[in-house]
Amino acid sequence: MFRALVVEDQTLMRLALMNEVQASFEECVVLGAETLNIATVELQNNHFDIVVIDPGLPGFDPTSQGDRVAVVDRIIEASPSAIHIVVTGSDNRSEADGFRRIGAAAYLGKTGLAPGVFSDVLDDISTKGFSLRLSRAVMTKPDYRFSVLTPREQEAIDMMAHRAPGVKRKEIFSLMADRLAIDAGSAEKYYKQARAKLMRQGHPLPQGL
Amino acid sequence: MFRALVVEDQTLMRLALMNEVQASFEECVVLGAETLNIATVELQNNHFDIVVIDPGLPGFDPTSQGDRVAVVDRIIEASPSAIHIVVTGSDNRSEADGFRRIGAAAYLGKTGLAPGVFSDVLDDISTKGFSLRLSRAVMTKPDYRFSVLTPREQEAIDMMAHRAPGVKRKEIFSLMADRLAIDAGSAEKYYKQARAKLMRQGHPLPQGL
DNA sequence: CAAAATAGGGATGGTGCCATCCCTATTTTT
DNA sequence: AAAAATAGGGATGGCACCATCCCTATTTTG
Repeated sequence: MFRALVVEDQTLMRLALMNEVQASFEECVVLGAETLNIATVELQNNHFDIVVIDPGLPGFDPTSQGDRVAVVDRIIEASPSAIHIVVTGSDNRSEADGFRRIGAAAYLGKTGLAPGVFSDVLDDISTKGFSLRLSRAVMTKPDYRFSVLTPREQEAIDMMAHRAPGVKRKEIFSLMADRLAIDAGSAEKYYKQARAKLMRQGHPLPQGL
Repeated sequence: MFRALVVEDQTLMRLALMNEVQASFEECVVLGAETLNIATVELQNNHFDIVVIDPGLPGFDPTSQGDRVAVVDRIIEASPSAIHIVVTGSDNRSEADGFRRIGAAAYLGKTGLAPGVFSDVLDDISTKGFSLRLSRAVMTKPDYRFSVLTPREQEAIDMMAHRAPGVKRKEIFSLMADRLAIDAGSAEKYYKQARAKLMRQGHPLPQGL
C-alpha cells in the first residue's frame, strides 16, 4: 500500500495536493499535516513513500531562507527513504538548487501546478532523478465553470475553449478520447450535450464555442 | 444566474476556490483568471456578483503593500457593484483594515480557509457587512485520505477522527446527518462500512477509530 | 461538386454511489 | 440488572453519470 504525506498549512491547497497524489496512484493512503509538529509525529510513527512539503509553515519566517531550509531538512532527515517534493508559491532557481543539494527530488512552483502535472513530475523523477517546474503564468483566457454541467461535460467545454486557432474540433475529440481513455464519439457527444445545456440556459459561451 | 470571478495565480488554489464558490450557490457560473490582465478583460465585458481576489499576482511584487492595494483597487473600481473577497496567504490585520476601507467585503487568510467556510463568510457579509478570518493553525491531528473509500465514507471517517474526547459516536452521527442532510442511521452505516473496508485491507486506523 | 466536418438530436445498458430499513451480538453506562 | 451505545452485517430502490451506437440536416473545406 502506497503511503504519502502532504505538509502544507493552506487547507484548500493541502487537500488539492492530496487529491493530486491520490490521482497518481491506484491504491494509496494520503495524510495531510497542517504544521511541522503534526508532520514530525507522523514521520516518527509511520513509513512514507512520498512526502510533499511547502516550506512556508506556521511558526517559521517565510522570508527567511534559513527557516525554509530547516523545515525541509528536518523532514528529509526524518524520512530518508522517501521521495521528497518541495512545493512553494515563492519559487526561484537558486532555492531549487539548494533543496536539490540536500536531497529533494522535485521543486515545484504553485503557479502552473495544475491537475495532472503531479503525475508528470513523478515520471521526471523516475527517469531523470529530479523534476524542476518554476512558476510562470501561461493562461491567456479564463477558466469557465458551470454548475449545470457534469464533470465530463465540463472537461469537454474546457478543452474546446482552449483549442488553438486552426485546430479542428475532431482533433480535440481525439485528444479528449486519449486523455480520458474513452471513444472519440463519446467525447463529441459530451461536448454537444454540454453546449446544448448552456444554450438552453442562455449562457454566453466561452470563445471558440 | 449568479456569476463569480476568481482571480488567483496558483492553479490548484484557484480551482479549489472556484469549487467553494460553486458549492455556495445552487446555479452559477464561475470564471477563473490567472492574471490581472485576464481578469480585467472579463470585468470589462461581463457583470459579476462576486469577485474573489488574491493580491499576490504575477507581475507584482508580493512584498510591496502598494502593489497589493493597487491590484485590489483596480478590480474593485472595475466592478463597483460586486461583492469583493480578498484571499491571501500572508494575511495580517492592518492589511485587512486597509482593504476594508477601499471597499472589500471580506478578508480571508488561506490557512484555515477550509471547505465550507466560504458559505459562512457569505453569511457574515450579509448579516454583518464584513467578514474577517485571519490565518491560524488549529489542527492537532493529520487528515487521512483513503483511495478505497467513497466520498461519504471518507467524510464519516474524517468527522469521527476529529471527535473530541468524551463525545459519543451517536452525537457525531447526528452532526453528520445535519451537515449532509441525511438520516443519522445512514451516517452510522457509512462509518461502519468505511471502517470495515479499512480493516479488511489491514490499514492502521486513525486515532479514535 | 464531392467529401469532410459540424450541429443537433434519440435510445441504451452498465455501474457506482446514495439513502434507507432491517437484523443480531457485544460492550459500556447508568 | 436494565438501558443505551457500539460493532457487524444483509438487502433494497433510486438515480446520476458514463459510455456507446444510432440517426439526419447543414456547413465548410478540398
